[in-house]
Amino acid sequence: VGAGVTPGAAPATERLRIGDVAREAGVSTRTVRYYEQVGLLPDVARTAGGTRTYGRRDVEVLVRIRELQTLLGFDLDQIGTVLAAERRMDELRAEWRAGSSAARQAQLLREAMAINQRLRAEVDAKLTELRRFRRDLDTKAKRYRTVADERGLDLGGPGAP
Amino acid sequence: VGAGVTPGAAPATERLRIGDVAREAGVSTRTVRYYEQVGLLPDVARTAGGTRTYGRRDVEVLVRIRELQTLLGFDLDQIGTVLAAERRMDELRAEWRAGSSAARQAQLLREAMAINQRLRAEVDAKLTELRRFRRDLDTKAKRYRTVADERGLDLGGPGAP
DNA sequence: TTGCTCCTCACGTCACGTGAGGTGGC
DNA sequence: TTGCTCCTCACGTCACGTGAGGTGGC
Repeated sequence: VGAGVTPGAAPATERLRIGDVAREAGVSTRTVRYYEQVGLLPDVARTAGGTRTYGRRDVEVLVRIRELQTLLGFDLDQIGTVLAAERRMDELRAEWRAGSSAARQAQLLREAMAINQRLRAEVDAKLTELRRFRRDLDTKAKRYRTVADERGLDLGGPGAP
Repeated sequence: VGAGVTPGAAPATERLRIGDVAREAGVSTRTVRYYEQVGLLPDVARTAGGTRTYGRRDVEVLVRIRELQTLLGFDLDQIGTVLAAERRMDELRAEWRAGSSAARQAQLLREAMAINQRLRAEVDAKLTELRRFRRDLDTKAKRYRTVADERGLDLGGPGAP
């Protein structure tokens, strides 16, 4: 039973525990459990003893959640929307041969593309803001050096007593 | 008494109420009061009736707090450190003629430059991450279009029934 | 059998949001 | 005098952090 699953190289059944996925994704185990609780990490499998087990895919989801949080400042609700669309895109790959209607597939694609475009817009806005912020920092740094020069202050270079 | 303050054009005594500074900085009045409570906005003046009054400088501080929060993800404690250093730089401008020692001035400058450098490093790291994130989004967008093409899906352009 | 990791409450924290009830200023 | 804004509690929320006390798996 289930002998012909993924004839690839790596073991498809590689199971990780919560400490492993947390470490690889750079979050706490508490965070992983919390994401499951609020629905961002659904269908987490368990061993007979109750220990949660995860796959490689879950690590990617965790990393993605963190990116959307720290890079774009989304809350977990907005992140859920993004993840849902991406999950549906994965399903679409399966449904392709399963034979869902072309109209349904086009619908899912439109949705994914809309979200993709929204994300790109947000990233571009963030990039613009960050570049301006960076320029302001440069200006300040230059001003500091000018002041030090004008007042003849010794800032103590690396190697001068 | 106090007749010769700032011989410039604009009224130096322009006083704003909490709703004004909040609106201009793009935050809530609750947020402004909270920042005062945790020490990010010290020495807020009051009218006889108890109404808080602010100056132009306070708006700038609020904007700066928001930048450090949303752009770099700092918590209010870290932001306090940054603001403190910048406040000391402002004082340095005053102390210049007040005659603080050169050693003291050099000390303040070093501190400000160190923080400036740290901020620049963080901004650069963020920029790198965001650019990679942006590339990933582009790759995905391209893949979506390819899939739509291969499967001959009609995504319904803007103006086609 | 001994550690280390896992489990479930459950209270704490940070950065505010959101009324509740009352006073102030153009 | 009428609105609108301001004030101070104070409880609620989001996204977790942090033990407390107990069980599981190499």
